[in-house]
Amino acid sequence: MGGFDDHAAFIGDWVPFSPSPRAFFSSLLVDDVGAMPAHMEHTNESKCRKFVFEPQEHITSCSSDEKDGVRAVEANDQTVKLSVLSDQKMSSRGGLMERMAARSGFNAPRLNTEGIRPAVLSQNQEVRSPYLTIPAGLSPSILLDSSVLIFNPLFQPSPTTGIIPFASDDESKNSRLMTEAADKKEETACASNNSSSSSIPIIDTGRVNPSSLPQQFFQQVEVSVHPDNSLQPQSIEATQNEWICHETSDFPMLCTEKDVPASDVKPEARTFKVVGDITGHSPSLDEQQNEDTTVEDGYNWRKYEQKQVKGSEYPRSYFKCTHPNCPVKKKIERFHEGHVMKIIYDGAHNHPKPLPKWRSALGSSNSYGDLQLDNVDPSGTGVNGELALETIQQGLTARGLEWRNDDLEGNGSPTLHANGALSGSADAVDVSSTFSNDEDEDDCGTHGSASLGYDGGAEDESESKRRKIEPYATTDMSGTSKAIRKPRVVVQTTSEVDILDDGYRWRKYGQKVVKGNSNPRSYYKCTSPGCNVRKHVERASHDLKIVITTYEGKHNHDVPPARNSNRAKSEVSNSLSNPITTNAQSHAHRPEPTQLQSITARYGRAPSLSSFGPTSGFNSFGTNQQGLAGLNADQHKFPVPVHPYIGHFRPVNDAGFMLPTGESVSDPSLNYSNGSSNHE
DNA sequence: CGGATTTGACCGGCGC
DNA sequence: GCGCCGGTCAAATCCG
Repeated sequence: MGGFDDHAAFIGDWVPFSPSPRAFFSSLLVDDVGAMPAHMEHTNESKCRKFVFEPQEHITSCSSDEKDGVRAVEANDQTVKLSVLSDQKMSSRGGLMERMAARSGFNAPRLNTEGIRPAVLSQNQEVRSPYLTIPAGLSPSILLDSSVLIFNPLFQPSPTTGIIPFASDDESKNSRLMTEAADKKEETACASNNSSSSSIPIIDTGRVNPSSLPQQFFQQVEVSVHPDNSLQPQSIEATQNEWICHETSDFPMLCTEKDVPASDVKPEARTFKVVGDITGHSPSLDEQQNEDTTVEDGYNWRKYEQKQVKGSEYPRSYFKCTHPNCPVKKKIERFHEGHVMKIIYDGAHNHPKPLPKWRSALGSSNSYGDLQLDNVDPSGTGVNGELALETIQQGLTARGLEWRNDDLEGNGSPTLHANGALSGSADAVDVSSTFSNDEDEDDCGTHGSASLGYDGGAEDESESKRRKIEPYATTDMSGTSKAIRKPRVVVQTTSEVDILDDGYRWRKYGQKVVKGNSNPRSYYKCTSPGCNVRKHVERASHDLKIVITTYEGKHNHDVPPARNSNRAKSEVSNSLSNPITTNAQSHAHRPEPTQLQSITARYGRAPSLSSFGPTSGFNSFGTNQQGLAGLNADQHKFPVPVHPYIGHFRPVNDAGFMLPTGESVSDPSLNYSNGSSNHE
């Protein structure tokens, strides 16, 4: 390791915290990783980086240059002090409607209710206009002339429970859209359906003449109810496909119809959205999760996904109808500080609604937190002149969308109701204490199960597929049956940029926030044809300076020539000429820590080496194998400080990669690649 | 305009 | 059986 320190000293000057694992990785990935030293560890602490060979191999490289190391750390600290969630927070605010509109794919003109919004509300940025979106076919006039009214008081959930009681009066035959809060701790209020404070949000469609509704009426219904207070403005905006209703304090409901060319209407798109806010209570993540699972609409759903989506600090849950071959799905999303819950139904049930569930739920403790459309006149004839939203959907039935429950419910009451309980129940999922068997945990080198031995096969298969396709690969591991993973090389390094240039070109194909780490994980594939090596990169949750890169697979090709040679050269030159200055410049060019974090977080592009200009390389330096072993003149690489560790093994991979042996890392010929930029 | 990225949605294994 | 969750797909979007 002596050589290592020498190199490290060099690295310290200009690449204080991110020696490129390029050659190192390449060697690992291209060659038999098993040839790697099983364990190498440095005692220097200031600039240690770990190369973790999942599971048991754990390599830590450190710079011997404490001074530089400190500098590096200091520099990094600026980056470290990031507000991980700041961007998400910010993104979750403002323009909610716009975002939703954008997401919904329409630009419906909206009534500006700001002017009529009570001052108190105006001051509350958190308060957004609730809206009701009803599919095409229902004209504003119909709504206005009908009893499709959302009275403010009725939309007001209980101030204490946030519950909007469900009045299941079959007599009224009114379709109702209800939202109930789901604070199970305050169930007593749940039973209250007549309390003025716990009102029922109702969409009374009783006066709508179904005959006036176009066949393609229900493509989308999206209703949001804001619980904050009864003064919550609401109005409706209608489009060819949907209506958005905004309730205002002055008008029961204002509706506008989106001007959408009929040609734009896609009858196939059958989405029924119900957005109902439940309560002003901001549910915890646990609550949401629990809540999502408690949503009840009469059908049986299987939750198959829960994901954080852009613009929302709350996860969106995806459900599929459990009925065989039923294509219906629904999404439950909470946003705006959890004050609003949106339920989006997509598709048409091709089966009768299971009888008991929603019924029982309705009358039971499950009653709270319901979002419901009730008492629909399934006949569509509008008994009592009422038109339930459900009925409206009958127009879609002919096209395969069935929202009819008449066959199921004698009185045709059913419908859409979702227990959007904001339950703070004890059933809440503990999201903080549970870790999956995610490799990231292994990444830490604390444990592991797979050897580095290369299986050499199936790397083109996803892990899940491998588990499925290669059952034989499943072995008993510590008593538990666990599939053998594709060999992985986990590299933990310190860098301000997420992507470490390892000489290969990568294409990002996914990004996701995984449990236990608020920092998103980015997934990359090697862009070389036929090469199925993948890697994922993420920042350590406990230390934002740390970038954890996990490689999986084996390259079947050489390191591609680097691109952007001219610029890279220039950058290299600059960087080398005055590392410190460059460093400073780098910061000048770099996004602010928060920016960086924001960028690396879900919503922005990951900072790229190239995007950082001249300083790019300093965070992520790489040495392409050829550069190390034979140099590629086309590649512009820094006279890179090859990670000392690299010099300790000289694996020659199948693809012909040669890893550095004893050559000096400071050899100018060891170019620093400014990065493939593919993934950057 | 083509390639890269973003990001919502889906798949399927795993654990309870 | 169900929910969780990592991984992946792919359409939309971005960007050079």
